[in-house]
Amino acid sequence: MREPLILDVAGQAFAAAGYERASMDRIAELAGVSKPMLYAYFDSKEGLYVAYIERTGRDLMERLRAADSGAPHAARLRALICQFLGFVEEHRDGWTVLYHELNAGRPIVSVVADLRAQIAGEIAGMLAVGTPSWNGLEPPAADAVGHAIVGAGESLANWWLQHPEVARDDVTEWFAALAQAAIGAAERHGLESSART
Amino acid sequence: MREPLILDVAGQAFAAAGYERASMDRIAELAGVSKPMLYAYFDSKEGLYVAYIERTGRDLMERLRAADSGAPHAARLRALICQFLGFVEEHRDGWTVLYHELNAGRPIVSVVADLRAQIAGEIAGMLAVGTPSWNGLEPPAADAVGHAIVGAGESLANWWLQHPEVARDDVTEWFAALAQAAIGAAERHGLESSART
Amino acid sequence: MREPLILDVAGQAFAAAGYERASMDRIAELAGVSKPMLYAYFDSKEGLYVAYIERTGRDLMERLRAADSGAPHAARLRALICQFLGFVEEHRDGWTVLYHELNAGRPIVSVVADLRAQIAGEIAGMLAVGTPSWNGLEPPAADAVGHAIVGAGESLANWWLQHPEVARDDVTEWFAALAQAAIGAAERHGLESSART
Amino acid sequence: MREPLILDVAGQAFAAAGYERASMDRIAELAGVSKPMLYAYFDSKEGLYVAYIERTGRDLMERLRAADSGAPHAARLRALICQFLGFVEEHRDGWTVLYHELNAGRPIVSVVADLRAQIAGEIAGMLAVGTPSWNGLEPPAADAVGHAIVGAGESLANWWLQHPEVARDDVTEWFAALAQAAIGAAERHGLESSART
DNA sequence: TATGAATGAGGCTTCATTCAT
DNA sequence: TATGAATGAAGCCTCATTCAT
Repeated sequence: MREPLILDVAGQAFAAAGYERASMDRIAELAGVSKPMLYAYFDSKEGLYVAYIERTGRDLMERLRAADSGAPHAARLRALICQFLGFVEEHRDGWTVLYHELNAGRPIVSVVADLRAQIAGEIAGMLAVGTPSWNGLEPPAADAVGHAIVGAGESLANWWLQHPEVARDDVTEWFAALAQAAIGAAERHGLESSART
Repeated sequence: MREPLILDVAGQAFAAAGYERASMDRIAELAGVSKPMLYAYFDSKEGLYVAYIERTGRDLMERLRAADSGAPHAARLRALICQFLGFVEEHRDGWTVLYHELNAGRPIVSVVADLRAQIAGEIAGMLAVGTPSWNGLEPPAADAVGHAIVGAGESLANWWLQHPEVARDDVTEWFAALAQAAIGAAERHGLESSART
Repeated sequence: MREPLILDVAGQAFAAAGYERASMDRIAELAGVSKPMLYAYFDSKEGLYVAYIERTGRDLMERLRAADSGAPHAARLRALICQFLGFVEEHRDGWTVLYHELNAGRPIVSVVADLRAQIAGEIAGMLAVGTPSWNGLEPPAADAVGHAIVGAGESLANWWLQHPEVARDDVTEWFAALAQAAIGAAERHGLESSART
Repeated sequence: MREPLILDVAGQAFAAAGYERASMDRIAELAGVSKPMLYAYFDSKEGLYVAYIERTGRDLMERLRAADSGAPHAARLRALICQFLGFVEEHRDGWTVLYHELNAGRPIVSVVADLRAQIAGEIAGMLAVGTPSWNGLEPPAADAVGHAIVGAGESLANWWLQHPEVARDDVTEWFAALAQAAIGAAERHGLESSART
């Protein structure tokens, strides 16, 4: 139907102006649809936003899951990062909106509120595969490191969006090295921390 | 006079609801002031917001500068992180608003628009003090790593805000270790990258 | 649609209270329309005002043009004056608003800013038809006399509005005689002035 | 005291922006007085306006009265017009405000509401002195002609304000000739009108 | 189904006016 | 007396949302 088209246009609007400043009038106009149609399909502005966030989140997850099959340690990490960056590159609007929703502090889409934590956990878990002593870290520390790494990745992605001349592979490399080093440091610290306690 | 009070209240509103949803009516009410006072002091909603951002930014910078005096390598890094976390802890609203302004992509306060990049640069520079071969990194990589580290710090700070039971010193430790490790990794990668080229 | 109705009501408001004191709230209420409709149709208060002035000006011009066809000298002058007075009588509000816009010195409708001068010129030109030696007048004098006559006509019209018992034909007569006499006097003076120079 | 100064400044503001748009804040600032002083002296914005109009009207009347002493027919008419134009020239602000107040239709200063009619009557009467058969005109006609002449004078004065290169004596001449001719025409018409009736 | 037309509610801003000193 | 500081009331405008066709 026209749903995907509307969602695309809505994404442009949300990415360009933010949720509050994006206007239903403009979205309807850009989508070539009448406003009542928007409401027929999505119930409300929030409904439209939620639908967009959910579709975008689904796209991201699918992509990550697809890269998660193979197993060879560090290569898998690189694949994940590469897929993430690929998503960011191909869905600039989607990434922009998703990023702001995840970091706004005032989640509009309650369902996706803890998506970030989940991703942090997953990523942390993924990384842990290749680092045997990960479990030595106490839970809060692991959680914290996961969030830090996710934050670093988001920030790096945003930086990359403004430096298109840099190759995706380079960014992938950098981030992989960074993440691995962070893990290592966290482990060492975690052990020390345990030792101290 | 009442300016600081008004700014405090405005900070609460901006932090809780975001710039767009915060209403001058409500801010005036919460501050126990009439709306015209808001305009007498700050000219406009944007003026109020800018004033708040500026005051908050000043507070943060002062704090960081105060910690920047001592010299012994790693200790200085820890001091900076500790001050940053202290600021976040004591100015939750301020940090929230500042963080969103810096990361929203649609800066309202144009003056602060590149503040984040500046901080990224400074922090990268600071970290470089204790890591002699930093200069081996090519500019874009250094820039990217700076942003990644800042993003990690922001993310970690936000995580910490929701885990008050964790001691500030612990978070400081973790982040310091993480940052140092990231620097190290970046250097190694930078050298490889140079070698490859 | 409802545009003409809204314009009528707006005209009443502008005529009764002046541009500044007329409120969009009240106009909407009197027109039986919601405020957003006003803005949908006319964009802004100024837009509404401009639309009203333009419609009114168009009405006046059409009426004058319609009377401008016939040729027999003095009769044509009378016809014009008569049409002008007819317009004033039938569009009291319109005339009131137009008059103030033309004479307020701070024109809101920039397009109509020099309309009065234009009318002054036209009327002077029209009157000149029956008075062969008009060209003896030097430009500034002609201009001045044109303005004076227009002012006399406006003033007379306003006086008439408050004396409805006087027949339109009488006022037409008076003003025609007055105008013709003024022209004659201007010519004589113009000649003298030339002579003197 | 400071009253005259305040009135001067208020006059500038009223002339430049009109009654509604002139702000007490600005008037106080320009006058170098605090706002409460304005209210102490004049009670309200309207009070200030009324005071200014009254002072200005008084100035005009005094000037006209001073020129009204001598008697030699047409010369006296010229003297009056000359004084009027002198007033307009020397009190541009005052004249501007007075003119708008007299012609706004919504008199703010009720006392001065009929001042114009009074002037119209006076002028008509003055002109009648040198024109014996004036009384042949029926009252409404005389009234009308008076208003028309006053309107012509006002309009001419405003025109002159924008053409400072024209000498006051010339404008005086023109207007005197015009007025006299108008009187003559009115008489002839009045007689005919009577004859017809 | 699809939409042109309409609106309730609320936002930002400004002004004449007055306390309290 | 003179004023800095304060405000009630109102204005313009816009938006998400819904009738009525």
